[in-house]
Amino acid sequence: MISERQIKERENRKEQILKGALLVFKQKGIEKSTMDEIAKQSDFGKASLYYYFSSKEEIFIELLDRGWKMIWESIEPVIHDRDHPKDTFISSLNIIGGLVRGDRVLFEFLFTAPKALPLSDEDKKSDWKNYQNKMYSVLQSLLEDGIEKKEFPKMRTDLL
Amino acid sequence: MISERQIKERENRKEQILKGALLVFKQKGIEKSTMDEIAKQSDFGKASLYYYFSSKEEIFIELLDRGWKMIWESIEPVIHDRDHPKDTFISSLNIIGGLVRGDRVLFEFLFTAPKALPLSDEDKKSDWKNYQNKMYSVLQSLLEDGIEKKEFPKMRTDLL
DNA sequence: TTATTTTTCGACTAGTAATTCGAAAAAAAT
DNA sequence: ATTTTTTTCGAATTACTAGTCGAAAAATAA
Repeated sequence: MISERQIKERENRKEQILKGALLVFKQKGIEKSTMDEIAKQSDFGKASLYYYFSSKEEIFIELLDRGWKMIWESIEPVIHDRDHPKDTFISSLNIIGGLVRGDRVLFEFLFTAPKALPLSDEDKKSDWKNYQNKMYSVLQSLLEDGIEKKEFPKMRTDLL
Repeated sequence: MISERQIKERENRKEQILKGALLVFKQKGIEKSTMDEIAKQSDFGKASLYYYFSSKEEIFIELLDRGWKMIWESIEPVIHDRDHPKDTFISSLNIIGGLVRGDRVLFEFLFTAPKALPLSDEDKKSDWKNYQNKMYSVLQSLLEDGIEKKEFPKMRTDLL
């Protein structure tokens, strides 16, 4: 029997850990983001982290998932306007820019971690990759449409 | 007594190691770029790597130095034309784009490694940082000149 | 050929960090 | 109040990896 409230508290504790992890990342950089540090920062014993996450990797993946999902969901409503590719493209970038300004650390993590982390194969299909890919391919096709319609100068679109 | 040829061979072996390191980076990501892997990939015993480089960091710094130097030298000849900031800016980007297309892995490394690696203080003044800074500041001043001369719309130039 | 120098590398060391264990405190259920 | 379940965590274990050591193979010089 697990009450509704218990579930919510568990979720809170997970978030507390995630927040701590991000804080460590900010202070020490990804290389020095050890479980010991994260534990200290989030006020748990190290072993307790493993009660909520099965591995260090899982912590980082969870951060990536939530972050990229958030990005995607905030450009999603704007991005379907195919009539004015340039405007759509620009406003997408503006939205993202706004988010970035709101929480630089998180975004540095979102853009850094995937390259720095040794991504085990299992997460090739993980949520965050999907959102990331969706975003990139939509942006690219906007560019292509925009060129088609002469709203952009001709250029290569595959360098994103 | 060391012959000219011997020096050249030594240089070749260094390059072989560097190439191996880059290959490992490509296959395993920076986190899993261990000396063991690099040794295997470049066909040396691990200990031999230390005959040519004094540490793992030195290997990566050498890659960064060579890479950024190469970038700088290829935009250098074009970049001094201050009369047409926009054209100069664009052609610089095109040159870089060409290089990137030529060796994506190298460039992913050049742009990723500095953030992912725990760079010891000694290399704060190392070659690659200089080249990188020169490049960024020239590009930025081109942007600013371009705006001055109304060749670009007014925008923030500090987001590079 | 013999001596010297250069190059190679497997095995070891040492340090760090991830993960597990086992017990116990705290909370909830009966 | 007692039992059961959930949560906590310090200490021990395991895993990994940078860097070292010493000997030996290979190349070069004498």
